[in-house]
Amino acid sequence: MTEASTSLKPDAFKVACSSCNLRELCLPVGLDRPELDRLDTLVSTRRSVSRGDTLFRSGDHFESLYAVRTGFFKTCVSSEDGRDQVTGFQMAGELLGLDGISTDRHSCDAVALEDSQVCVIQYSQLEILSREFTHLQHQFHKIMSREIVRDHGVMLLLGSMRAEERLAAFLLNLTQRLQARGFSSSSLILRMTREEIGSYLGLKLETVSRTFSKFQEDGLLDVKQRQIRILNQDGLHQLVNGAGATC
Amino acid sequence: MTEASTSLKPDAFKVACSSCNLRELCLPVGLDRPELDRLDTLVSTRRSVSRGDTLFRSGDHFESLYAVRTGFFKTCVSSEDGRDQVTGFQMAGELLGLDGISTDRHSCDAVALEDSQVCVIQYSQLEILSREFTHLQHQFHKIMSREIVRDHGVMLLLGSMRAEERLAAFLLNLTQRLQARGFSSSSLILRMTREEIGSYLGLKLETVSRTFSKFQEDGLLDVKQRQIRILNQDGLHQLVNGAGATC
DNA sequence: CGCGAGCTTGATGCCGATCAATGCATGTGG
DNA sequence: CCACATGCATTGATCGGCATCAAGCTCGCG
Repeated sequence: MTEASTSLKPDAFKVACSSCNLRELCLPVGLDRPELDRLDTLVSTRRSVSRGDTLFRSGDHFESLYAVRTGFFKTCVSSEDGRDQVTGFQMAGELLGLDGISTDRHSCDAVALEDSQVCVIQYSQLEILSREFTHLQHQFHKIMSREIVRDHGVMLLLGSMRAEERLAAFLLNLTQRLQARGFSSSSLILRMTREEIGSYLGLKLETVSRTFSKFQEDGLLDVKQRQIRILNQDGLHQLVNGAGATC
Repeated sequence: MTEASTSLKPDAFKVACSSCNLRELCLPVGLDRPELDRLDTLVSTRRSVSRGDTLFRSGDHFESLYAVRTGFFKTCVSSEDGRDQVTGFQMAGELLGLDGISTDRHSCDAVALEDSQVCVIQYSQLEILSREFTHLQHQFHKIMSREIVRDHGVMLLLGSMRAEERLAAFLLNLTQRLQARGFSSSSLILRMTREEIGSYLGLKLETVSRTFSKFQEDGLLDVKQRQIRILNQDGLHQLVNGAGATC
């Protein structure tokens, strides 16, 4: 009932890392031909997740990692008393589920923000294969380490930035990742609500909305609901970094 | 000059994971005898770091991980405009340096808060050995995953808790980790300043100080500078979790 | 067309930042 | 041994940014 519309059965058709156009962003970075062929045996199924459905939930048994193939996700943790916090947004080529390794259970929820597809990576198989291929082992470690570094950046944001700085940093991070995937660096459509942005940034949705409006007044952005056009990228950068540096 | 009192040369004497009393908390968890013996060849040197000195700094070339053997560390990241943020406090048995794997350079500073010793773990060797021993490989992955989960917890704290809740959560986390190392769960000496606590919790030092005073008034703590005695642990727990749960 | 989810905008209040002064412990040199 | 400096902690007064409460507004959809 709770996962009524989630496709729990893997999709029938096969996919191959070796022919995937995300392979330069995803787990296979740096692998050579024979390694790629072996990886194909590991990443053999996809799973579709409809908008609003969960890929996994906190407490679920951990078995697989998931590479986003198409679509967009959020991950969120929640405390016992019901508070919850969006910990990240994931787009194509990014990995979901690393939190589960530590206790064999997931510690956060992963929710699709639009109809999405993920590649299912059996963790036990990944362990085996990464003992065989040093490149794969190293790449996997790098991905985990990168997640740690990213988290530290978010802590910096949450611990020491003001509302405008947080939103500017968020937008710049999003556009940078979109650009790496071949999208425009100046125009984007937000897949998440103001409330989800607020949760990620440690702000209330009203503050997010007001800050968008302020950016528009200041000529930094053009905001039409979830359609954002960046008019002055340098201006955003200065908000994040140059807050007091120009003195 | 900047690291005048740091011992850059590894200490001469050898150490062995197999005979270390931290082995149930550290990297060797779950390894059997022969595996432990091999690990001893990998973790062969210690390094001493005096109070106030850095073990590594942001930008340093990454080569090794460090397991805290004795002492206490903080890690902090800083942004271009000079803002900085304490991202964690590490005590005996905990690993430092995981951030460096992602780019081959460290992305944070690790500073000793008291005279400390660390075991030096050559990362390249760890990769080799963890291809051979599945337990070691798995344990290492668990440690990285645990760091990610911990970071998500800090994000929840920074994003959605109020000052009293943050400090209560911080104290409970500290005592829990100290207890796992055989120390009292009700009495502790803080190794860090109010300012460092504040940075970690996203608060100013005055707020940290005031909140300590408030806890004392409320009979939750006995505070004498850095000496803390917890008088009502349940009370602290209720602050963190039960904020609104009793309605 | 009307409903509802999500977004915007305004008015008000509070929590924690900021500014400032004092207190307390440790250490150093006269 | 005391005078003084220094680093850290405490406490008070005031201020400001963001939360909160409360209306409307927009847009997609049955």
